[in-house]
Amino acid sequence: MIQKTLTSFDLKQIADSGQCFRMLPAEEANTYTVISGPHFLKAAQDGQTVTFFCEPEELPFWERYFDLDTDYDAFRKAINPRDAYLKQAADFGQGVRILRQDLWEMIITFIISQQQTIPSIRRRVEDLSHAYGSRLPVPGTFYSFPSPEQLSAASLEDLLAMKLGYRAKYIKRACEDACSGRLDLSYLGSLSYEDAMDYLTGFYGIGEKVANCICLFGLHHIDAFPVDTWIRKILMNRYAPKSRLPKDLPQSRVCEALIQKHFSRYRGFAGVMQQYIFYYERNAGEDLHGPS
DNA sequence: TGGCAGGGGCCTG
DNA sequence: CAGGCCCCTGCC
Repeated sequence: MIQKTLTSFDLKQIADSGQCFRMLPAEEANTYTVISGPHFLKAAQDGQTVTFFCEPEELPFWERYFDLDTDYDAFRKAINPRDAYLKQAADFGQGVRILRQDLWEMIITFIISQQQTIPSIRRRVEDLSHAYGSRLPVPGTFYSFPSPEQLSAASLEDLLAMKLGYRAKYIKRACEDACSGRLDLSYLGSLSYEDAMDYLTGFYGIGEKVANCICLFGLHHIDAFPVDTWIRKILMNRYAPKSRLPKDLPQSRVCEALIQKHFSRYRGFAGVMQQYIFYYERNAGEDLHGPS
């Protein structure tokens, strides 16, 4: 067990931030279990004191996972003071970090995520881990996320039976591609953000949004800015100057323009801002919202 | 209770 | 660009 004093770090906020789906509350208060690939951690937080229940040799892995070397205060200080909404969102979620998660796990998880709710994504990921992952040698019943080889044991019918719907065929193909080497994870890991986007969107079932999530949470390209239905609504409601909107401009073009206008100043770390907004919108009570 | 809308979208025509 | 898609959940 190792204790550290951390700022801009909140286990609960991270668990509720919608970027990781295998970080769950433990029985003990203020305690969470986290599984990433084959790694397992139990961690507790009391104010700025965070306790890592793991062997010392595992600590570097989790320090990297939680991105502890990055200065999130600096990101928040870079926020445009005239952007009251973003400032409020960042203050609200100042314990959120962009995790360095397992690349393969992120690919499958965000393929699963399309047209699903967050609780539902959790269940699907957990079901896959129990069915095809490895039991972890820790107290309790925990399973690693299945490797490409392990997940390849699932037939299309198996995946359909696990309520993956039309995503089953995408997952099947991703397993085949990863095992054949056509989807080369270490090569993907060597690419720039732009090249990684091109590479990822070339695979079946991976579009721009999913690729951005993989870049942000699996490759730590923190410039990635995933635009989902929530972010799209926020952009339209909070950032679109309604008077100047051409009526027939496609919504995707409007979003592009709004991102360019309001978030290009955060080039290099715009994804952190996206995450503050996403967390705020999903977790702040109505009384904390600004004027609508 | 049943029907409908929508969910951290993507592929096909 | 429009339509369809698997299945679940929340809402009326």
